[in-house]
Amino acid sequence: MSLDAGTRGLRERKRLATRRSIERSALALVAERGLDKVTVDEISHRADVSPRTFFNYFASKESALVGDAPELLDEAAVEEYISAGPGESALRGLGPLIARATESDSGEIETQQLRRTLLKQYPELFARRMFAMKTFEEHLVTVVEARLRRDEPALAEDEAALTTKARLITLVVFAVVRHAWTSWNDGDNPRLFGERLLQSFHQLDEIMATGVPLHRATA
Amino acid sequence: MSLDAGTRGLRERKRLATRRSIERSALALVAERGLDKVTVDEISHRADVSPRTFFNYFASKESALVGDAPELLDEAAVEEYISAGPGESALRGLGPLIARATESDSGEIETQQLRRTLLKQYPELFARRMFAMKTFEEHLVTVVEARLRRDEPALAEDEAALTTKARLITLVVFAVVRHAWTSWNDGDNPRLFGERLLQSFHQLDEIMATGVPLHRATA
DNA sequence: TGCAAGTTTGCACAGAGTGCAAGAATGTAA
DNA sequence: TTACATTCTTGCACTCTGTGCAAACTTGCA
Repeated sequence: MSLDAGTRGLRERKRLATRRSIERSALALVAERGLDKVTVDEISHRADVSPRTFFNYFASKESALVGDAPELLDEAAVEEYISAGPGESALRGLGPLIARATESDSGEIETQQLRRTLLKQYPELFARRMFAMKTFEEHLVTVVEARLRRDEPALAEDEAALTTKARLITLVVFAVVRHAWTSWNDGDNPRLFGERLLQSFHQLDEIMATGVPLHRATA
Repeated sequence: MSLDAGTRGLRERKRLATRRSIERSALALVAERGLDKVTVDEISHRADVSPRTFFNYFASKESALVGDAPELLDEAAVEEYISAGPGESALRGLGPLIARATESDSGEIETQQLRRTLLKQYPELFARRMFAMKTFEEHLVTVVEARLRRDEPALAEDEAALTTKARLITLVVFAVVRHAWTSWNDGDNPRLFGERLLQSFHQLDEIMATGVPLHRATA
């Protein structure tokens, strides 16, 4: 509960309020006028802080718009995933895990919605967001590694091979997340992102199931 | 043959030379001193052009570093892919197609190598590069759509579903390409990128083949 | 030779982003 | 309440990025 706006001292509450205020101002202005018709000065003015303060909170105009990287995963869910056993594929198991992680999205709803619209509208922002996911991505790789170490003891002896495999799984999962995200944003179907995500995972299964080349699982 | 430096007028040759010179200067300086210890002024000076001219060629310091988006795909190879028939999966078929496309990388070898080093060193640049792939990505989606239209007439009647599927395939393929690229760059195995790419495709098959859920191809 | 079209450059300017130090607000403990 | 430490805000000066414009220069072509 690190973002609980009721707890902690006045300082912390004010800081959060300022941050939110800047975010809101930035999003609103860009929605009104377009990304490059808005200056940091204007954003700061609307948020009632000095331009210098803006840069105390955000490194750039863009980072005020894209928001933070997603929260880390739920400890318990991660444990469950790691010890699920080799019966379920390491890739598919990530579907529910991530779906659950996205339920607990922080911040104000209106802000989130505006952000989504802008991410769709400005690919540059989307790219930035992807970049912000880097840390999350790396974290996920280590989680997958842990899982594989359990499922495939033989593989675990070759550190490099283990990491390579974990990286491939992670990258593919991110591709699926990205697919689900844009599909969901394009008004496709379900209300909850988690549901759409599972759909995309299922679609991937279908795609990979056609024309499977003959080969056996090698150790 | 649009970049053939022997043909065309003096104008065109000079323009290409200047562009290359700026690229080389930028890469060399950043390699020496680090990304943010280098200014456009310095790059321009080393390349013997005015700073203003720098911006006639590149929109930013970064774009001089990351290089152009990859060439479009070979027409013939695309045709072959599209009409390969439903026997081979639309996803796997993209492996050889892209592998072939990467063989014909433009520019000087030394420049390419330096670029790779820097892309590895600076994730921001890598993100930019990914963003530059956007056009290529979109092109690929339409190619996959064409293929699916042939393979699955039933699906072709639902434009939205067709696009959704094509996008998922494309995104996953890009994930595989990214995986192959970094693996290759980390000194892993083969000399040719194309070879490494096929390895990654194969690894994906293995991953997806474990714990396959029961389901049938639905129309 | 001379004109059209394309290229380079300098100049002026707006905006992004940072270091620094003064001053305001908050936390804390007597 | 007071006094003192910590943290936050702000203004200021400065460097760097990126763009519009017009003058000067180069190349293409008849």
